Amino acid sequence: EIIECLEALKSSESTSFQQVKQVHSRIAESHVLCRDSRIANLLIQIYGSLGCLGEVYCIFKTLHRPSILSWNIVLAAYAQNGYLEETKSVFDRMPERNIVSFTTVLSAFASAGFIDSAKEVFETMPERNVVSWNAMLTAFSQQGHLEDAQILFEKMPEHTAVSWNVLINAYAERGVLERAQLVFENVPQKDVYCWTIMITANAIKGNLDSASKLFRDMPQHSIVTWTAMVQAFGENGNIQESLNYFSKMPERNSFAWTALIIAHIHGRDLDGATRTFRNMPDHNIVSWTAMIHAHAECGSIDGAKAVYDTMPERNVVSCTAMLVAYSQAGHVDTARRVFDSMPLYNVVAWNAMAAGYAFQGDLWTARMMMRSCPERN
RNA sequence: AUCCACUAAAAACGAAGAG
Repeated sequence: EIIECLEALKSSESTSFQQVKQVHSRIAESHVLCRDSRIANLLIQIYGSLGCLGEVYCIFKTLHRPSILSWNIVLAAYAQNGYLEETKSVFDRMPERNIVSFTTVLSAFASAGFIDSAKEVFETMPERNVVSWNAMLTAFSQQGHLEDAQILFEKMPEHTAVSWNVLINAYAERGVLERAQLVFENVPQKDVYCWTIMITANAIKGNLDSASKLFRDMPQHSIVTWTAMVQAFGENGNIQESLNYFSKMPERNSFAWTALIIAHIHGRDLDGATRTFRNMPDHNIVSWTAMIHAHAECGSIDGAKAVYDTMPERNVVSCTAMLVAYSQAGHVDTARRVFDSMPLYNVVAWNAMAAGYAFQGDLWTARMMMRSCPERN
């Protein structure tokens, strides 16, 4: 019963920390945790996917002689949350490693942008399977190394649906639609991912007719496919069609609702965006931030501020949205106050603040901001 | 060998389009 409950939490994408914590404490009371490694593994994995690495560590350290499976789950928890140093140190401390451990580290290097290290792991790992090849393929594709990706793809001993999808997506993301299309036509067994990638590829280029045709031709739709259509028409300002797809969705999640909010923003429909926001069953930080943007885009700086003050939590993105709202309304000093109050910075935040000064003609301060930014892209 | 690793959808800056 406990395992079923945990499996459900794991597969749901709207699992909250509170829910997990609740189940966790129930389990802790019954003392099964230290005896059943499957339960511990599941808990670690769920906490990992929520980014709660403190809990991950706490549970892991209670295990006596953790299996390689448990080690791998912890490794993935750090890797998938972007903690490269911790990933490396867990990897070094592992009593034994298998192909999954190596592939996890490979992906960690790749997402941190260290393509050479990723390549080194790939070349030196004791054995490789199709997942490791796919991970390496993804690494090249994320860095935009399309030639390397293509060569690797041709060298692979076998292809899975993922291999084809990664390659298509690599071309699609770089705007090489013709190549993407060409590869797409050669895919032996197209899965939902594959079709959805092509829909998005066409939508980016504004080929909404092709996107619609793909949608009609594909055998199955997932919630992601539907959301891609909502987004495709929304991005191009067609609220009607966007709404049309949204209304026909068999189920909706926060991604779909937020995509619809954004559609209204592109159509300059603040009331529509607000209505959509009110109708959604739950709000998260992304939908709240979208509403800051909605008010800002429609010229309602007070509305943006009201949203900003009301939202239950904020992050770099939402603070930056508020900052930009002020700076576009001509209130650079207020924007600066938001900037100074931010708990965390990234390149976008620095860039946005610099741009705010630049647009006002204050190039001196803009340059100062750029110089102070610890990171460039 | 179905508890671990690889692929698709939503928020902020920039990338010609804050005249």
